[in-house]
Amino acid sequence: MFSKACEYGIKAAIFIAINSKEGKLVSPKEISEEIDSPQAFTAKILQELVRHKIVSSVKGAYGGFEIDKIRIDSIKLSQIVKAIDGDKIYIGCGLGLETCNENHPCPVHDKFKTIRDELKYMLEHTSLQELALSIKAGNSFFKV
Amino acid sequence: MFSKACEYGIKAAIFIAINSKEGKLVSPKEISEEIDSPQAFTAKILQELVRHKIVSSVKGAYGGFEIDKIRIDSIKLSQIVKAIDGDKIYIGCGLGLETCNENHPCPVHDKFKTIRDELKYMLEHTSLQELALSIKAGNSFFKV
DNA sequence: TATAAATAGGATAAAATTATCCGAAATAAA
DNA sequence: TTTATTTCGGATAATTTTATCCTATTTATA
Repeated sequence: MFSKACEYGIKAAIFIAINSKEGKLVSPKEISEEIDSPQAFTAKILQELVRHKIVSSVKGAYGGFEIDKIRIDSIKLSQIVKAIDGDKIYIGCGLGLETCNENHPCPVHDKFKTIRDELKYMLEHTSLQELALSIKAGNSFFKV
Repeated sequence: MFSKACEYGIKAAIFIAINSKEGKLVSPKEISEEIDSPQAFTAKILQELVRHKIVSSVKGAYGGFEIDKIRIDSIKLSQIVKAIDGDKIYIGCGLGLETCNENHPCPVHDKFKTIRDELKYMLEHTSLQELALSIKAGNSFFKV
């Protein structure tokens, strides 16, 4: 569904959110250990999230990554997906046709439209806050 | 959503179905011109569909690809997707976790489950017949 | 101010996906 | 039986994605 980079990005953002709620900065090392991802690659993705102002970085000694507590509830999965994979997954044609649209649909256009719209709605209405809380409450997990 | 190979595979299968309804064999050349895909790559994908017994090939002079008329209605998109991309798109975890399941869910498990299930249902209930007819009726298109 | 710790970013490598090329095998028709 | 046509399949190349490595830059603290 999403690229590896995007999967890592989502997981990283959730983990940063959890820690930021406790006022704690986290490093790429801590993040990649927690979400089981390659460290250097994860660091690149974090830079991308910083560039898109989804997470913020504190450079230098005792630095790390964090997310402004006040914004954790307003950051939606859609922002992360869009930052890393773009929005083609819930905008583009199911068969990859540039020319496909409502008035000139591909054979699967209507079939996919419903699903893509739901995916879009879900991503736009799922916040880091919600996901961070489910982990903290022990209702969901990153690893075994 | 799907790989390029899978997009080509779906388009090719629809085009073959349309022609098979008229008892006509089609070549990789005709197919790739119609669906706007690289010919040699498309040929590889056709071989894969043949191996999975979704389309059948007639070798030698005056040969080509076809789909048994009687089966066009029973072949669903899910079979094509599964043959080319596998079923991870509507089975696997949204965050790529091997350990994710109903009893040990990842943070987005429930959110994705609904969508994946719908995608699965749609793919399993959309037949080549339906898609071929919509093209023949001029209600959908491959190209401009 | 010097040092250590941390992110930023460029260069490069590995792996997967997408794409091309060419000869072998099959087969219908001349 | 020969020829022309067509799929099959292996080898290879190009591109994209994933991943690693190394150095520069930043910055808190000693």
